[in-house]
Amino acid sequence: MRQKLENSYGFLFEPDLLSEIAQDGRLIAIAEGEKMLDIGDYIKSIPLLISGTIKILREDKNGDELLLYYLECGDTCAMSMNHGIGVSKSEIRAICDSDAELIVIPIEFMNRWLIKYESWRKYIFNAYQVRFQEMLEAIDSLAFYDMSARIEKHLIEKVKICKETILNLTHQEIANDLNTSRVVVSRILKKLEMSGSIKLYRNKIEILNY
Amino acid sequence: MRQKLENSYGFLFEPDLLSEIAQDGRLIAIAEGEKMLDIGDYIKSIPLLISGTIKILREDKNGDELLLYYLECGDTCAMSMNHGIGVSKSEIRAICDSDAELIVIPIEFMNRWLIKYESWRKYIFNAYQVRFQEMLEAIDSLAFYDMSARIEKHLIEKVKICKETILNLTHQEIANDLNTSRVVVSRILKKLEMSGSIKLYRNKIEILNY
DNA sequence: GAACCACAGTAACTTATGTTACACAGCGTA
DNA sequence: TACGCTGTGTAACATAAGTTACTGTGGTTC
Repeated sequence: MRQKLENSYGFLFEPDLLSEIAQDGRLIAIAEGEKMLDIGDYIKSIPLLISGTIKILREDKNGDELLLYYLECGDTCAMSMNHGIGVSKSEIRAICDSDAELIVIPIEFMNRWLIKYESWRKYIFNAYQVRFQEMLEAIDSLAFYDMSARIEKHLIEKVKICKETILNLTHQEIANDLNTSRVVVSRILKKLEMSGSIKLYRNKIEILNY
Repeated sequence: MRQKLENSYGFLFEPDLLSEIAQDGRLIAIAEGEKMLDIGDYIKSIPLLISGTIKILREDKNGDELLLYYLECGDTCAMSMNHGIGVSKSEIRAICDSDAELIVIPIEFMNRWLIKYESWRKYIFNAYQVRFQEMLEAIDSLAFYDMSARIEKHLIEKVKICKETILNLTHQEIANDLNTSRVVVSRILKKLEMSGSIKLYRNKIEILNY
C-alpha cells in the first residue's frame, strides 16, 4: 500500500502526511459494476483513488439516472468532504466503472489534516474546484447543447478515460448515462457515422476525429 | 460596519475572527442590476453578503444565460474559494438582483484563517456544500423536469427570496433565467393560471398555491 | 387625445426528442 | 443446425419546446 500511495500521491503530499495516510487508511479493491455509495447513504470515509475509474451519478425520484462525472487516479469524492457539518448523507451514487483500488480514510482525519498540512488543504480545495468545474460542464451540456453534441462530448470523455479510440459500449449504456432512450442514441450515432466522425460496430464504437 | 457584521455573522464566527474581518474587510454597497463579477474575471477577494440578493449565472459562447442560484445574507461565493491553486478566473457571472451590501476580504486571508479559525473552516466548507447542493438542483431541473416544472420551481424560489407572494417580474425575465423564450413562458404561465396555481397581472405574478 | 412602447396573448408552424413497434443480425448454446 | 438472447436499424408517430408573426393592452409622454 505504501508503494501505491507513493506512486499516486507522493508528489502531492508531504512525507509526514503520507505516513499518516499509510497508517490510518485502508487499501481496498472494488470490482467493475460494484456500487460504492448510494443516494442517502451515510458518508463515513474519504476515498483516495489509486487506480480504475468511478462513475458519479445523479438519480431522480422516477429512477432516471444522469452521469455527472468520472473519478480517476488522484481524485477524491467531493461529497465526502462535508465532514462534521450536519449533513453527511450522499446526494449522489458512485459506481465502479472499471476495477479500482482506493485508500479509504475515516472521516475524522479530514479536519485534523486540514489544520496540520498545507498540502492537504491544497488538495481538498483543488478537489472542490475540479468537481465544481465538472458540475458546470454537466450544466452546460444540459442547458446549451443538443443531444448530438452531448453524445459526442460523452464519447470524447470516454476516449480520454479509456485511452483508446475504440470504445466498448452499447447504445443502451450511452442512453442511460445521458438520460435518454436507446432509439434516440442509435439514430444520432448513425448520423455521426454518416458524417464520418465515428464508426459503429456491435458493442463497439470507434472514434475517428479524435 | 462592525454592527452589520455582528448582526449577520456574529453567531457564526468567533470574536477574534470578527475583529480581523472588521479590520481587513471593506464594506461596499451594490445597486440592483450592477454586474459584480463576469466570466473570465480574476477573483481577488472573498465577498460576505450582508443584505440583498445576488444572482449567479452561467453563460455559453452564444451569449445564452442560465440562472444557477442566488446568494443571500450569510452566503459567500464558492468561486472565490479557489485561492492560490492556479486557477483564479471566474467561471460564472454575478449580478446584483436587489440592492446589496457586502464585506469584501482580500483573498490572501482565506488560507490564513482556514488554519487559524475553526469557525472559518466550518463556514467555508459549509458554503461549498450548499453551493454543491444548489448545482445539483440546477442539474435536476435541467435533466429531469419539463419547462412547466422548471418555471414553477423558479417562482417558488423567487417567493422564498422576496418573502412576498406577488412577484414583480416579466415573462421575459423568467425566459432569460431559464434560457428559453418569452413565448414559451407566456404559454406555460397561462396554463398555470388556468389550473389555479398562479394569477397573472402586468409585470406581476401572484403565487396562490404557496 | 394621439403616438409610442414594453409587455402579454395567441395562432400556426418547425424542429428536436421521446415512444412504440417491428425486422434483422451477431453470437453463444442446447 | 436450430433456438434464443441481446444489440442495432429504422419507420411512424406523439409530444414538448422553440420560432415567427401578429394582435391587443396598459401606461407614459408629447
